[in-house]
Amino acid sequence: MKLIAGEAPTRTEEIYRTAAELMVEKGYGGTSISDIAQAVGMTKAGLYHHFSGKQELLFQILNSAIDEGDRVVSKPARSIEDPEQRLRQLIRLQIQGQISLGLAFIVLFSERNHLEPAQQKKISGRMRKFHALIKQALRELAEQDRLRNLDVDIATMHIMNAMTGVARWKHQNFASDPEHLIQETIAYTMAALLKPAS
Amino acid sequence: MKLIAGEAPTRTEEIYRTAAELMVEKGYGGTSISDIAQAVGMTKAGLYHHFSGKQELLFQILNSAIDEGDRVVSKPARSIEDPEQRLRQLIRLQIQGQISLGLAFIVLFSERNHLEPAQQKKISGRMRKFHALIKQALRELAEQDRLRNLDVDIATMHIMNAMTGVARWKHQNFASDPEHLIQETIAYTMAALLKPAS
DNA sequence: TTGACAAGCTACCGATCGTTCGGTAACCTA
DNA sequence: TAGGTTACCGAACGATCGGTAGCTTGTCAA
Repeated sequence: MKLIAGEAPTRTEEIYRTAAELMVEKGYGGTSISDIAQAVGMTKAGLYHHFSGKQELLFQILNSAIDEGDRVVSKPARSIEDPEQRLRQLIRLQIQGQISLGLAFIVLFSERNHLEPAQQKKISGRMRKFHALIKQALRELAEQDRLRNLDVDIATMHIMNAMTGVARWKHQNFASDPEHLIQETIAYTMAALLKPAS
Repeated sequence: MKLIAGEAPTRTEEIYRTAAELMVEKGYGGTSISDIAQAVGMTKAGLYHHFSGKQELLFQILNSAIDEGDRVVSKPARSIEDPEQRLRQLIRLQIQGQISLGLAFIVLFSERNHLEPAQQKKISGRMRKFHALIKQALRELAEQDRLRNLDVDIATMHIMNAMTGVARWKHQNFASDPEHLIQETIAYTMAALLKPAS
């Protein structure tokens, strides 16, 4: 249990990455420790030097995914003043993160129910901050009378859903040009949210 | 293996329903036959009177979900002439079906990779028809110059994604008034798709 | 040169997995 | 009332599950 997450312990993070990919593909319950061991080229026993149990592994994966999300999505976006531009960048960075980095584990939030209640609360709490970032941008747009007449909570859900959905497509049928996918998703979302230009 | 699916063998369908709910909640791999048996109040052995294996159970669930989708969503919507109204009704019926009926298993399409390739193809083929229904409506809207300048395939994905997303929310934090949720989702989607009224 | 330690390994544990077996009570039909 | 079918049960199967104990390395500081 490391307290200082300053530099990157490469092997451990590689295990997280690989485990996350497997779990996105086959689910938490459908991914065995043996599967993970085989995928990283180790034995089961060897893996247990990097984490203390399967449940804790999921917890670590979720946490480091949120860490990375904070670093490459939330933090850069937060400094943008205009709420519309902030939202556009938020979507762009989130999708890019899921494609280029292994940030795709965001999909795994659907698996957070396999954690113990205390761990679930921590994860949900951290996620709510990301949620709040979107909701805040929507509120600012509403104040500036640039937002359509819509339910902010439901709209927030739809935005979150669109981003995680794009990650899910990647793992099945969709193989389009990433930049095109990003631009279309941003345009689609903005059209849904903003009042039409006068 | 029944060939005539005319009337409803109640108990078998109850097992499908229950199994689907468990799998939505815990994933295919995370749901054991024992779990299902306990949930329906039977022994594991007794269950095997109703299906021949876990994989085939998933296949049957997916198929009967699509059957029901055809019946209560696709077929009623298909008869609506105006593409916009058709799309609105499509979204409404789909969400209603997921809430009131156990049609929520749509979420399980993310688990179709646990099937054998031949079964996967059948399911994907049937799903493509639902997909095509949306895409067709978008194309008609484009012909009538009522659609924004957008990528029809990606937009179709986003619509599908919004509908299945609503089903996913139901199973975690969201407990809003269904009619409100439906109206907001339709409004959000239409704003994203249609050119603003002149 | 030594020794501490991280990072692996082989070998194994009890529990649970999906699945099959033989049997049985209740019902339908002739 | 005999024969067959439907719907289930208890018990067990081999395989795999998550996890552990103890041994062997490679690396590097003292």
